[in-house]
Order: sequence, then C-alpha cells, then structure tokens
Amino acid sequence: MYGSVFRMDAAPARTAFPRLDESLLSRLPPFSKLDRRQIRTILDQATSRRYESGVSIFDEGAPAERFYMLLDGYVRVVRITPTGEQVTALHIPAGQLLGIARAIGKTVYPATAIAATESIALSWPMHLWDRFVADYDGFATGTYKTIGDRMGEMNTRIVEMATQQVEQRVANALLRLINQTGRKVANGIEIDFPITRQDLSELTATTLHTVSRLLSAWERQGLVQSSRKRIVVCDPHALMVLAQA
DNA sequence: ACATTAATTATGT
DNA sequence: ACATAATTAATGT
Repeated sequence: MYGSVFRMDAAPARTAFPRLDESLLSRLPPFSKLDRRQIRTILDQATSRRYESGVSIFDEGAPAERFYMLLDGYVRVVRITPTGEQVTALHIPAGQLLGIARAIGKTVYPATAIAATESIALSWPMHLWDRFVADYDGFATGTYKTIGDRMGEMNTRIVEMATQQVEQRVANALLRLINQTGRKVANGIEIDFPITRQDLSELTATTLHTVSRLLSAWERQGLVQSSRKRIVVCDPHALMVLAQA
C-alpha cells in the first residue's frame, strides 16, 4: 500500500530523502490550485514520517510546532479528561490536514492525535503557516473548509446527544464513519480502520456495553456484521431509518 | 431508557 | 500464556 511510494521500511524515517512525488499533493484540496513549481517548494520543505498504529503524532497541550498533511492511514483525535481517560473526538482520513491549531489562533494543540492505523504524514514547521496562507491560492479557503466541516460534525454530534436516544446516536455515528472512512467490501461497507466498541461509545457518549448490545442486535437483523475491531455495515439504508426515530 | 457491576468468553500477539 | 476485546446477565437509577 505504502511501499510503492515510500522506501523507508527499516529507517528511522525523519527526512524527505525519497524525493516526494508532486502527485502526492496536487490533487488534495488545500493544494489543488497550485502549479508544479509551487508544490515542489512545498514538498522540499516538508518532513515525511511514518507512524506505527497507536503512536501519537502530537499531544494535547504541547506547543503547536508543526502542522501535518495525512497522506495515508487514519488518525484518531483524542481528548484526555482530567481523570485520564481518553475520549475520541473525531477521525481524520488520509488527504486532510491536521494539527492546524494556528488556523484557529491556538499556539498549543487542542487535542492529541494518534495513528489509528499505520500512517504516513508530511509536516511543516508552524512558522511556514502564514506564508502558506499568503502565498498559495486556495490554501486558506481549503483549510477553512476542513475546519468548518469538523466543527459542523462536532456540532451535530452535540445536538444529537441532547436530542436523540442512544440507538440513533450510534446509528448516526456509524453512518458518518462509513461515509468518511468507508471501504466497500463483499457484504457491505466496512470502516477501514480498527474501531472498538469502546471507541464507538466514546463517540456517542454511551457505554461499550450498550454499543455491544446494539451491534449484536443489529447483527441478528442482518444490519451489520462485526468482529473484533471491525465493523461492516451491510444495510446502510436500514440504519438511516433507525437513525431517524 | 439507559448505566453499572461483575462474571464469562473470545481473540490476537 | 497473556492482555485486550466482546458478550451477557443481573441489578440499579
């Protein structure tokens, strides 16, 4: 999957030595309006790095020194409560920026980012942010759009928590997940990174037990199919119906 | 309509 | 073998 582009298997991997290809960025929204020369200079300033599943890319509260473009994999954005437990805020698929605290005027990261799968990201020192915004057409609007999208998602989740019951909340969460990170498989659409019932319960403000029961019930009705850390939605439409009761 | 507690079983390294 | 994940039942608010 990654091997064709990156040859950094057994390396500490901290540099851009494989001469990153311009096609990596040219199609992504924040960079899509730029010409090859501009992308070249952006890439030449970037650091490429591979993250094992489960390792943190940056931590909540730490000074926001770099911003990132996720090239492959999935990232969980997690907040740590005062009591030390993790609460998953949202998931970021490949092709999106992250760690863009600067865009909302923050100098520290507001949350922790953890690789949900093995991931690859480019990063730049944060002091380049203002130049990117000033020099590159479409970068600012692109980033504002992703920020808007994420705020919108978190907002609708808050509304859901206040208005909907647990069953429709997790139904909605599942639908969002397959929309953003769904992969077509034989019997439906699979969330293509490992997700536990604990994760789902954090996204929907319930317990893993309730999620487990719901998934078991839905599985009996042929709505979903799940195993350890894997969930396949077989009947999205039926889920949508459930989500609106 | 849901959480909590606790006991049990399954699954991946 | 061990740790982590998932299920299930019983009880509580």
